Amino acid sequence: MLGDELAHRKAKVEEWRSRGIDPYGSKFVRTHSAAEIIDNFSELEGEEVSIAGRVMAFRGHGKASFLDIVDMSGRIQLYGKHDALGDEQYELLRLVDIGDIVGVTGTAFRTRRGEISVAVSSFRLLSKALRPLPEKWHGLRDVDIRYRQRYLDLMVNPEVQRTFLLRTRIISAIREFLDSRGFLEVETPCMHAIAGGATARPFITHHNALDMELYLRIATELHLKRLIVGGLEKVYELGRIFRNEGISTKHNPEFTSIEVYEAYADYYDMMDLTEGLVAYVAESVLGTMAVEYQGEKIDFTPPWTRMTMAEAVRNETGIDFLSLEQKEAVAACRKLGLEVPDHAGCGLCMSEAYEEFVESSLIQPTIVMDYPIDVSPLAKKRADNPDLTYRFEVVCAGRELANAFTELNDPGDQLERFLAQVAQREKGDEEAHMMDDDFITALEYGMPPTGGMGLGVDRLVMLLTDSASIRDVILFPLMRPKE
RNA sequence: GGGCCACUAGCUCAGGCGGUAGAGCACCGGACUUUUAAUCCGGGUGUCGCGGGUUCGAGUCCCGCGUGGCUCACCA
Repeated sequence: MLGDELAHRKAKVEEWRSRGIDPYGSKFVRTHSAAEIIDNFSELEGEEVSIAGRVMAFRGHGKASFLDIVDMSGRIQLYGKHDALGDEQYELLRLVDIGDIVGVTGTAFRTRRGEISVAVSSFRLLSKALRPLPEKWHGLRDVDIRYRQRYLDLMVNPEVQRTFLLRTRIISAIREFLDSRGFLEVETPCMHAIAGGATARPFITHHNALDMELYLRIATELHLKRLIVGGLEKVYELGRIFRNEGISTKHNPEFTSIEVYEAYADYYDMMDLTEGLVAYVAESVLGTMAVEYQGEKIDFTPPWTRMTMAEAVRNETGIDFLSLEQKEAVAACRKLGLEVPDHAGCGLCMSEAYEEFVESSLIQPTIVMDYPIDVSPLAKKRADNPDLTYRFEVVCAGRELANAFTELNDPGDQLERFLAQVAQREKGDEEAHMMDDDFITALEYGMPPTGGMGLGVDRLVMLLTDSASIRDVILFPLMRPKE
């Protein structure tokens, strides 16, 4: 049982100490990584190298032993023999357990079987592992343990390391793309007195000294637009967002978004920007814009299909909601089996039909344009149809990837929209926007015409790493505590 | 929140119709100086998620609970 194993390994800790060796060693100077030795073997053969890593396998052969150790770059074999190490050091080598972390100095060589290895001339125990590692070829499968003890997942499942390495590269590529185009990365508060910028329920916290409730941000939008008012014409923020909502394979309570704002631009510019950003990231991280996601081929090569929501809904349901009277639209919705209130406008009816019948069927990246005003309280209304806005979403693999619009910069219109949201809120809609007088004040100073875009970074990482669940791309996803 | 499924050794898993709990790896003891899923000899290490119930007898059947997965709903 585990207790026996723990006790056995703790006894080994004492064994090391009794020999005057601290089993939790100090700094070890490495000359190479495992991959460097393997990649540069022709120059390193016969040379002395120092490497460190975790012991992943131990094959003892009496007076000689083979150990596989792993560092961040990869795996390499160690060869220790009694002749070279002497009685005492060889005895210590045989005391090493799988899972221990060792530092080794030795000579790079190739074994009879052709494997590049290090012949150990001296070694140090750098950290003693008290618990056994998961099984060596099936790895760790239990997703509960994988998420709760991610370090184990990273230790034994190489594809998990690859996913998180790609995540890091994706985030770097996003910054490269935007920085190179003159966008300024900024940091705005995570704690808000008013939670705005999205329709979502916030987490609530409390500031003791000010004795006030604060909300964790549900979006970065309203602060970034204040910066546009202030003259920072091209800004972006890459950061954590918190929404107090359900957990699913596509939702984690805290997730990462990128929001970009550009003064004097509109939603057409945001379409180009979004296509360019995603294509750049895919190309620079994966070397291709065509990926496979959960068995589907997805091609991010621009330009993406662009269609209005009205067209998309008409194609799927045969109904042209925009040509209907309000009562007809409600009736049409109900005929489709959707529940909508009596007073629902044509736009709301259309977006209900869109979400139910269209969104999940859009696999290739698709720009769905001209969202109804009812569901777009921060987007500028269309000049040719005040029921619609200059807003689009990018849908891919049947889910939202990005959301963008020509920003509403008319303070009077914005005030009316907030008032409508507040009315919704008073009817019990906890996700409707709160009134944000300070944001209205900012708009009253004049915000230039602006295009803005927000993109779910975790979802982009999912698409580019072929991950089925958002929990597979977040190092430490939220889990209910055990017990 | 609803439905379905899973939970057995450190890990990965098997356990027909209720009858003393199994394998591989890991681990423990022994042999072995170029192995690599090392090999050979010997050893099974367990609160079958938790709590009740039915039964002569429960890993197995029933009820409740917990955690997780999938899914629907909700949600950008």
